[in-house]
Amino acid sequence: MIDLAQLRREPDVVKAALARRGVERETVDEIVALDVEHRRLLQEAEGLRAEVKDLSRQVGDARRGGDLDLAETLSATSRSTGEKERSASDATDAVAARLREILLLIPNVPDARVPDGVDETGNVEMRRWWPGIDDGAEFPTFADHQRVPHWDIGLALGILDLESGAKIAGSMFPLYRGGGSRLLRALSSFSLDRQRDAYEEIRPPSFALTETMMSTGHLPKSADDMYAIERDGLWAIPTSEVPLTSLRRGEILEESALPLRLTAQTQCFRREAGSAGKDTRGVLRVHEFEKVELFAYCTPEQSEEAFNDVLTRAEGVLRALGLTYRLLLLCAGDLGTASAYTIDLEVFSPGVDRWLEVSSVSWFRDFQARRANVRYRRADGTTALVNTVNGSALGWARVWAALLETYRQEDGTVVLPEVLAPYMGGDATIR
RNA sequence: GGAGAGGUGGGUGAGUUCGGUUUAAACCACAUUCCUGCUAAGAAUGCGGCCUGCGAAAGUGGGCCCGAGGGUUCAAAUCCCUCCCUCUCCGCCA
Repeated sequence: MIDLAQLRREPDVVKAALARRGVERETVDEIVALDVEHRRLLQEAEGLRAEVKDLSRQVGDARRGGDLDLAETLSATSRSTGEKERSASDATDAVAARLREILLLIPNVPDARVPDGVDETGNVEMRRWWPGIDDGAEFPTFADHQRVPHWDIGLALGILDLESGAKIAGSMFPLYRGGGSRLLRALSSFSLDRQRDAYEEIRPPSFALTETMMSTGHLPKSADDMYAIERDGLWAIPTSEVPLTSLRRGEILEESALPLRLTAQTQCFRREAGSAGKDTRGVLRVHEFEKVELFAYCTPEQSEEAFNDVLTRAEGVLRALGLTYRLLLLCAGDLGTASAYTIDLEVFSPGVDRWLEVSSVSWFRDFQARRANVRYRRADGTTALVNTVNGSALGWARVWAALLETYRQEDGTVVLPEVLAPYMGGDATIR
């Protein structure tokens, strides 16, 4: 949720910033008007409410004093004032509801560093990394045996069984076998262990209440992108960002506890509505995948450092795995609803010959904290909303694909980096 | 899933029988100050959150919050309804 106080202070600045994200100025004007109207009605209702409270007190005094006639007169006055109060309150609530309805659909104000653009074509590539780059190596030229798409490798080695996955749950629900399954398990453990020095490991629920989904900004806007279990009022989480953001929902944290860094590996569920048939071969786009997330609650002052730490760690995993990747600075039009600033990490997949998004590192400023009501107490005793930051390290399905292709040998086997061996029972070769 | 007990401010905990003299007592913890003086004790004061009015600010006025949401009433922590959570026992179960 955007900051209404800021909107009152500098409406033109907010309007201009939101216009870059496609929010019409008239919509913002309506918010301002509703806000003014809401506060006017609120004052009226509260004034009447105060009158009723005062009269009720007098009724009590009169009755104790034995003056029943006076008590009855005061009661009658209070009753009619109460009726006025009720209608004023109803009007106030109606405006508040309308205001909230609009506000929940307004995206975050983009940071000044975010480039203009209406969709992914407006994103800006920041830099690329590949093994040996620090020693002057050129961008890798992948050999023919690496130019085989992962779905062919997976089939040949018997480690990816899309047919069985489809039989069980439908298309885009992959099923991994043997070394393929072992590799996925290894990746999560490998990444989680790397974060132990600064991030607490969490195992959250895979489902969340509507209220929880509201906090991150996934609802009400993206309901169609998520799986719902209507009977129980639950949603399948699309990322562990959802449960982690609500872990301290409604709490006031001590400033000394910040930044509070968390990491979690969860299943992630996405309906991918509207993207059927688009880039869906193999595991390029799936309904269920595993992902390790890095997350931090922090003060505004700490947010830049917290963001950079997440980005550095996400990059660190890709580097440790020896994969080629690039950083994209998302433009205003491609930014997620809740984000003010996002950098995507894309791994290069030699077999598919494409860059695949495997992480999205985002700074939400206080947008999610306002929805989730997560605050902290400053040294001077006042409270303020925290900032939230998160990023994947990493989304495994696509990393899995890039690993198979990058490390495929001429004989068809896959020899993975030695760092994974301890997590795969001592043997990092898939044959 | 069934039965019972319970959810009050940072913590403990009173108030709920019979709605109004409590706009939530008391204690603990915490903060500041004072006294004393040394690894302790005592005293005073303060002690939440959210929304909102006035004010340049310091400040000051109003409203809301006793698990959540409704209802009754001039008036609800207190009465009624629905739901959630915790604990105990039973049932079921990886």
